[in-house]
Amino acid sequence: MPELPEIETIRRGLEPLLTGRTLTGAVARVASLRRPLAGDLGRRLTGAVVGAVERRGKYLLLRCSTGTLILHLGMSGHLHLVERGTAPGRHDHLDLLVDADAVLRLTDPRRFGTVLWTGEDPLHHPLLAGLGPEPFAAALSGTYLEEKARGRRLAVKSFLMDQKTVAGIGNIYASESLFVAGIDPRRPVSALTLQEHDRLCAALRTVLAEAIALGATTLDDFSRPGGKPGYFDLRPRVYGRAGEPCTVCGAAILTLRQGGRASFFCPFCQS
DNA sequence: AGTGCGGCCTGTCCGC
DNA sequence: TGCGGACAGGCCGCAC
Repeated sequence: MPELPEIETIRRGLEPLLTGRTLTGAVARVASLRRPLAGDLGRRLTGAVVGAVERRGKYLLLRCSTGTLILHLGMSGHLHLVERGTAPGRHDHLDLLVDADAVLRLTDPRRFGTVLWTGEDPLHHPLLAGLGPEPFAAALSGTYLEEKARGRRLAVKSFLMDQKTVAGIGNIYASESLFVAGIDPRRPVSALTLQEHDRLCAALRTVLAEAIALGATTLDDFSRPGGKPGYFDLRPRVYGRAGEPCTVCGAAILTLRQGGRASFFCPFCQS
């Protein structure tokens, strides 16, 4: 569910709450989420002091003195820092104990999340090693996209959602970026010109930066029970707006399915 | 190798 | 009001 801007917002919210604190155990209420939870997770992370809260694509990384906790929130995951002793709800599957008084609680109704502990460099973990560049890194450019697209026939929308292309883009921001760039989501990606790849690169940064700025307004919700920090009230240009008027030309927004996912676009502003 | 699809889970919404 | 089915902002593993 959450894409890069939501994860970045969560990262910014957690950073001041967790940095310098010590993990003191874990309480798992299910055996697995998307993949099995390590049975000895609590033992392995006990005593780890949180040094930094980082993000790579849609993954959160709690860099600690003795290793790194890798978290992925899947489609429905939430994190809250609550007081020790707060009664868990139905979908509160994992508690990470923080010092003697707090709990970092993972709520995830669909259980598509992932939680791993590694003593190695997390960026070399198989799940993260193949990720494409961060959208705001200099490594991402129109030239990079053009090279990555060379010889490939898949639709540009699916190309954008592939985490090996760019890290962190999901279904919403793929549609939104293509609208801002004026590119039809059905185009075979190798057919885009360098100029179009440049526009796409700029559009990705525009929509992500907007969403991150919007997310900053939700940071106060972070430790409020029931609050949903990082899940903010987006005003999409096209996503979810099938049949509604295009904000630029007024034509009806169209929807179609690509790779099993809904795409939204304006048939006149995107070509 | 690149591509598309099914499956994982539960909640919600829509049409009948 | 109840029910079935489709769908949901993700990702992996598999078959072609």
